[in-house]
Amino acid sequence: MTIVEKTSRAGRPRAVPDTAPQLPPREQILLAAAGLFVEQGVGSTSTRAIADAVGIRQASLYYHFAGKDDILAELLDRSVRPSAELARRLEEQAGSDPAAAAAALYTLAATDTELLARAPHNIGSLYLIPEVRDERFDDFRALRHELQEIYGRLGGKAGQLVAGSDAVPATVLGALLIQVVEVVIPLRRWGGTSAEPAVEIEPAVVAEATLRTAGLGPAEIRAAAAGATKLG
Amino acid sequence: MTIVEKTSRAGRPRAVPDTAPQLPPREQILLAAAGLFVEQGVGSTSTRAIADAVGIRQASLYYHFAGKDDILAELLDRSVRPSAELARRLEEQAGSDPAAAAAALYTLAATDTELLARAPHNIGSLYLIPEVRDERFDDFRALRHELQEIYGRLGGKAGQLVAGSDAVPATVLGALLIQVVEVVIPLRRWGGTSAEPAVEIEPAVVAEATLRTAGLGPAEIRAAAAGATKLG
DNA sequence: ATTATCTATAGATCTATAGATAATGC
DNA sequence: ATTATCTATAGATCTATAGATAATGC
Repeated sequence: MTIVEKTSRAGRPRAVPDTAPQLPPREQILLAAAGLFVEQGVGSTSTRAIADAVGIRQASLYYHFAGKDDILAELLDRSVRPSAELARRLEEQAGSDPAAAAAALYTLAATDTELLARAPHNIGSLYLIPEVRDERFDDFRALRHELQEIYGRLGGKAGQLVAGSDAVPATVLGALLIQVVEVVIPLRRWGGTSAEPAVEIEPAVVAEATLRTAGLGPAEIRAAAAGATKLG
Repeated sequence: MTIVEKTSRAGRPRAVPDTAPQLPPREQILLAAAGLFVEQGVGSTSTRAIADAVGIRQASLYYHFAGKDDILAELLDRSVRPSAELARRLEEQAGSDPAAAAAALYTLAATDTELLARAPHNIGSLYLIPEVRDERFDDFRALRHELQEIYGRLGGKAGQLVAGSDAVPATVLGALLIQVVEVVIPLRRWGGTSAEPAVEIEPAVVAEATLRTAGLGPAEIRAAAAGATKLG
């Protein structure tokens, strides 16, 4: 007995046949919208453009989402939540030991780099668009703020490994470290352009840069990298 | 004899009296558009919204600009050109001496931080919006790419001051260093929110972080900071 | 019966042009 | 005469709702 792929669904069939019937319509919409939002911007992407990309009529979008903002809110949430949850776990595990904090920061930076590098359509770049200032995205911003604070606290603790490197205020340190990790976003965005070959992004390279920015020297960074592998 | 402020201009008077007659209309438009683009996004900002913010009729915009893109192109160019020109001068002055490159990188990072921090309406955040992918902004992107390459080359040369710190490929290094400097953009964007007081941005703090990211140690950074003051 | 689409469309924009008008400049 | 606005508007969207339709599920 063979398992038959279930492709047809309840509901009136699409006017244009579904080219990706294995994905639920909601996922198809999220994916298509992500691509358009990242390429052209949210404000310049019409609901019609999203629907066209999915292969449904414009009005059918409203069966799944209340509108563009609703789609954006879900995309933002999905992209930051895994990082925020990992960060919480790592901080808890690290406790107050500076060496453990350095290892945790290394792991967090490397994992986030990979998540950002692999996410469909460079979704991380949506963090940066003006539209997310709107209060409709308060939840997303709160989660991202928490992630940034954890970067800052881990960086601060790790910095205790080296003498007198507390020149950077805690609030700024978090912003600085997350900024280093997010270098993958512009690298992915511009990597594919023209003659320039796509840049290979090494999570270890980014993690090391993050610890350097936090003030650690080569010896501390080697130790953190070694400690990080044990957390995996 | 007293000098009388010249406020009235040729042309039909505005329906709503000009509140900033000392600025040419073109400048008024650029300023108003910058604020709206940064707050709401380019695609979500209509020509009517810009005109309303300026205090003119929507159609009057077209006397000064061909459309929204034309306004955006000028804003982008203005924000990156001073940095790019400074970077060229500094690189030329530094030549091939690693210590001079470190001082030049310090100066460039500190000055860019200040430019980004002072620019009206956090205009630097426009670098990051999806809209600039469009080929209409090729000129801007070329200039910014040049700036990034200079960051990379200066960072690479400065890195020769420390043993075996060439782990970061040249292409990635430029992106990484410019990314550190641009931490001012999110800090300005979110600084003013809610309870959080606006974060004070110290150019020296950002410049030091940039050199750390490039692999320099505390001693080299102190020397670079000392050398940098002489370039001013 | 429920689900996921469809068609049709009202009403609200939004962009960009045509042509008029009211200042200043010479 | 030149300049910088204005009014008016055509034509092209764009969003979101109402109601019909054609599947599957029970």
